Amino acid sequence: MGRWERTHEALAQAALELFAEHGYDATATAQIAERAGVSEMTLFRHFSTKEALLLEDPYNPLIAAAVRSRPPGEPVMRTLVESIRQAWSRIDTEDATALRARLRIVAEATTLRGAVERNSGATVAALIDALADRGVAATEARVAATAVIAGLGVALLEWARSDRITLDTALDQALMVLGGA
Amino acid sequence: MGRWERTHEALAQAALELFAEHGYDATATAQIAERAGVSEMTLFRHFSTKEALLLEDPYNPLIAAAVRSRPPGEPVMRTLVESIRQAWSRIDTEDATALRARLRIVAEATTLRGAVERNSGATVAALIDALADRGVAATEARVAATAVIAGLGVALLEWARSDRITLDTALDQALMVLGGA
DNA sequence: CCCAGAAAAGTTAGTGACTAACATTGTGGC
DNA sequence: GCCACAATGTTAGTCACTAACTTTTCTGGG
Repeated sequence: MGRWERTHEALAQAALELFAEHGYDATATAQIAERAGVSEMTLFRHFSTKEALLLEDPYNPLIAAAVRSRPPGEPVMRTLVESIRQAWSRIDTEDATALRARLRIVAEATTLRGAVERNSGATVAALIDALADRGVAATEARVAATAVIAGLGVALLEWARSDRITLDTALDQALMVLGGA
Repeated sequence: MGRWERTHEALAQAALELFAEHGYDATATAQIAERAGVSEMTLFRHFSTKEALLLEDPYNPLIAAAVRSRPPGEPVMRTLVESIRQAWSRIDTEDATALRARLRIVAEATTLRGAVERNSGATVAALIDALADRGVAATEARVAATAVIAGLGVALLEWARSDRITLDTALDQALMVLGGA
């Protein structure tokens, strides 16, 4: 692990801790840099925005693969819903708790409303690509992908907040609704 | 029209002009205040954020009314899609051009990705209320409403950018996709 | 007409995210 | 060890937005 990766990790770690302790808004980027033992400027060289410190997961390209395996001629929304169901079917408990910790922070920060959607642009783009291979027009693909990802984001946030539902059932319910049931 | 409304309007007007001239990001709030003949502080007393200068339309409560008129037991996504179709069926050309002008600015500003969604929270809330009257659970309602509004937003942006499609057809296509066709 | 009192706007000083330009220090390949 | 370059530091700034406080402008009752 080179120097770059080490400070990168240190920054992400420090950010998570501080956000959990004092909340997102109440944590200054200067603090994060300090705890990571680094200057503020360096922080912004590693993460282009404060948001990125929280939301820098590479989201599953698994979904895109699943899209390509769906039967042809299927309605777009259904394709997406089923693909997500497939891709997320096996998320270990470990990842789930980590995800929950992050989403809790998002759920509590007013400033971050919409940050998830903005950040999921990469996921949407991947989905559009996969749909294009199936002959779906770009605009329709973008509409459907954005809608599904937005809906999914809401479901995940509610799951993270509630503490009463498993990730699986939360996803199932959301995908059912999005699929038109 | 009292003093408050006059400066309010002057600010919104100045913002639109400057955004159209130089783009959203390249326009400082200080400039807007100056053109409106007012201090920067006053600007923020009228509009809580820079975004609000662009996105301060009261979105149709018509949609919520339409939701309540749909047949019971209908799938949620279908209810929403049909309600929107109903509510937006008669938008005059005048409103359409104004809308287009605003959306063009949004489409060109990277910073504003997600701003529309964040701002449409009120619309989503209204839809959730209307759906609650029909016995739809809160989480499901939120998932569906967020998804539909997000998808709709994408369609509107593409329409504003393209210049080749009418608002009606853009909406039709999007709603069809969202409805599961 | 005048003069409280409130509504609207101004002033000043600051915070916090982010950027630009340039100087400095570590690190890995030869 | 040396050298190129990657990684970090420093400084000084811009811009959105806030807080505390003062001043101007309107408005209605005597």
